[in-house]
Amino acid sequence: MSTSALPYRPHNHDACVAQALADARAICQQRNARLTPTRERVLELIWQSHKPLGAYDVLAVLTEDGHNAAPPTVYRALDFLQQHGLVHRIASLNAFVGCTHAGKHHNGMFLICRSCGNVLELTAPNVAKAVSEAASAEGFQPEDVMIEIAGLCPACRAGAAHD
Amino acid sequence: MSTSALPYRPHNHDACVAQALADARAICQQRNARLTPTRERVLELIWQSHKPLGAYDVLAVLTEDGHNAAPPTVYRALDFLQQHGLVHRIASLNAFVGCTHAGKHHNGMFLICRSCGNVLELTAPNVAKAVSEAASAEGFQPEDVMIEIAGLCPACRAGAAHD
DNA sequence: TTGCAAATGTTATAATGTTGCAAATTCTTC
DNA sequence: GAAGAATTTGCAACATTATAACATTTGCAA
Ligand SMILES: [Zn+2]
Ligand SMILES: [Zn+2]
Ligand SMILES: [Zn+2]
Ligand SMILES: [Zn+2]
Repeated sequence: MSTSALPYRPHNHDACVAQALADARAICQQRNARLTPTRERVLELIWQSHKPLGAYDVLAVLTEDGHNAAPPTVYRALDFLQQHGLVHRIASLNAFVGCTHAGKHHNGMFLICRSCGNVLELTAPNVAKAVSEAASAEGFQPEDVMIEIAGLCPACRAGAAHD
Repeated sequence: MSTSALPYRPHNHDACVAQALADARAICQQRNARLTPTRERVLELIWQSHKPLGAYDVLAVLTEDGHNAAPPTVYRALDFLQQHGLVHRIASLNAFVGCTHAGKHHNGMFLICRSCGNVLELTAPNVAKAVSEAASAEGFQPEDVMIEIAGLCPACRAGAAHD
């Protein structure tokens, strides 16, 4: 049994953000992709917590920043970040979350707490294997696997028990 | 190796629809839920093919029908159908598809062909088990599992090979 | 038949996401 | 360094998806 994973345990979140930004810079440099100020700022905002953030929430902060931003500004930045595997879109929430496996090619599996909103990204080889086998059995060739699981995180389960 | 599953093989689709409607009637009767004409018509439209249908597509047909319908008409019918497990919402497409396991309590796993648009709903026990184990390992209590896999169905793989 | 709950009609509005084009910036090549 | 190409951004309008709020009707039961 493992110690609980990042979003679920108290941690220095500023370090999360710093690490994510540093990784992003390294990845973009390596790929000759341009992590422009707007893109970097959007990534920073997405990482402000482990809760997914909506595009229009990002837009609101950019506007507060004094940035003259419109929806395309945000969606373009998010597209860029997604393409480079720096953020993921959570389809069931229409929102975006920082990728905790940036750089590696992967399809995440997301545990979404319906109580606190935190999202944990996992890569579960057994799940990937089972999915791949199930698809193959039907002759289906998977390209993009999206797994989003809503439920209760450990902290919120504990909290709920105290009610 | 199995014979290919329903949406992938030529079949009498009218029979699909008829069966789905018959099942729906039975399920609703058994639960004292009212499958009103609007709800039944929406279900029938959703079942018009194995491709997911958007809410506003449904709305357009209802309007053609002469039904004085507005968005809430459709969304309410879809909510009802979802609650009774008669349709599923495909989050990655903002669209709805008929459930092929109606009545049974389940979370489907969807194989979505990016070429033809057909969707196959599976229940893969191995996947469910792996997901459940991966979540448990993090102390997470899953409630709603959403698995949507985009790729190529057997027919479209074959077609693509001929290009 | 009267009263209640469920379902529907109706209008407006919120939330999310896209298109198209022009201006500015950055990169490349000479 | 300057010209030209490609990428990025600004900006306005628009498209799509979904919900809120409240009045009205319908089905059912006491
Ligand atoms: Zn990731
Ligand atoms: Zn939680
Ligand atoms: Zn069919
Ligand atoms: Zn189903």
